[in-house]
Amino acid sequence: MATMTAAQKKAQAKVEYDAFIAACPSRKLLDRISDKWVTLILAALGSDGSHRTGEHCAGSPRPMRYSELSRLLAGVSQKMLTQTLRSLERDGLITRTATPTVPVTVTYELTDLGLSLHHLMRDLKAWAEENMDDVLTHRETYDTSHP
Amino acid sequence: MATMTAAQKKAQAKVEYDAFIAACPSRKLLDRISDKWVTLILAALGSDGSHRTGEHCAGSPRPMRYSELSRLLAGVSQKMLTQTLRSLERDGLITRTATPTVPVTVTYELTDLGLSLHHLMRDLKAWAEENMDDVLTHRETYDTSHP
DNA sequence: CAGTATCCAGCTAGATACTG
DNA sequence: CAGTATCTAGCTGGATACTG
Repeated sequence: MATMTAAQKKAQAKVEYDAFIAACPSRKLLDRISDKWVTLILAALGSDGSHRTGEHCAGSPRPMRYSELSRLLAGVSQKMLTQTLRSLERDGLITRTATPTVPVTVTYELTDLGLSLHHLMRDLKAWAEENMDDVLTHRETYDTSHP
Repeated sequence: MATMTAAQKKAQAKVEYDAFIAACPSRKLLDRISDKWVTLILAALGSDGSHRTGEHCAGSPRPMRYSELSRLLAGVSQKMLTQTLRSLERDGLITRTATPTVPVTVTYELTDLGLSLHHLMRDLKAWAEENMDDVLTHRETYDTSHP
């Protein structure tokens, strides 16, 4: 058969894609996922509502509603939230489920693929929070010593 | 003494910063590090020249020259490379060393702080490369089923 | 070699208004 | 509730030219 299984394709990927090369599609993918809202949405999905106490609940990601996300990601515009959710859905990282209640209920949930990226994003978000002071200190030092 | 040690500050950070909050400085930091060139530069520093075979050499990051970086990160403009390197230096993630040879030799090297982020970035780049095919397949499916 | 400086096209993302 | 649609200010980043 000419068709390859997903597993076979994936096995090839490791040697074929290199994000250091400008023309490589993985470079575009890296650019996509290197995005503030992607990071925050993926970090949010999979946490429970009280994210401060839910640092280690990544094992069972909970679906979240549109409005929940928009509340949790303070400051996100409707446009960016919807846009980012669409692109994540298109890329197979999350699923969108619309329940025909009145009014309609829409939930977003991580796929397995999304979950694998979720872990990286959570680490990234945690890194930013944990090292904020260090970075701030370095900036002060740099700024005072550079006329 | 009124001054806090860096360790004390860091201990506080865990509870004080939350990137889900728009006004939190860690949100800005997350936005900074969620950048294509930051990801690629940090992924590059710490690898050896033949990055394809150097997947597990993160233990001893090797300094790299400006020209090396610009060659490795195919397609980066001088402006973006310099700009990104400056911001990484300012944030204390890399150090810049100018050796007064003729012509001048400049090397960039990860700091300990930078190294900790390097590991995350390497994983992110690897994720993009490994799951490229999966994502591509999902996109095709999505596009054909969405008129 | 390793930058700096300048210009500008184009994309991003926020604000705003409207809807099934 | 969960979007869609439109407009636009302004920031990003690429191209280009010049330098210690």
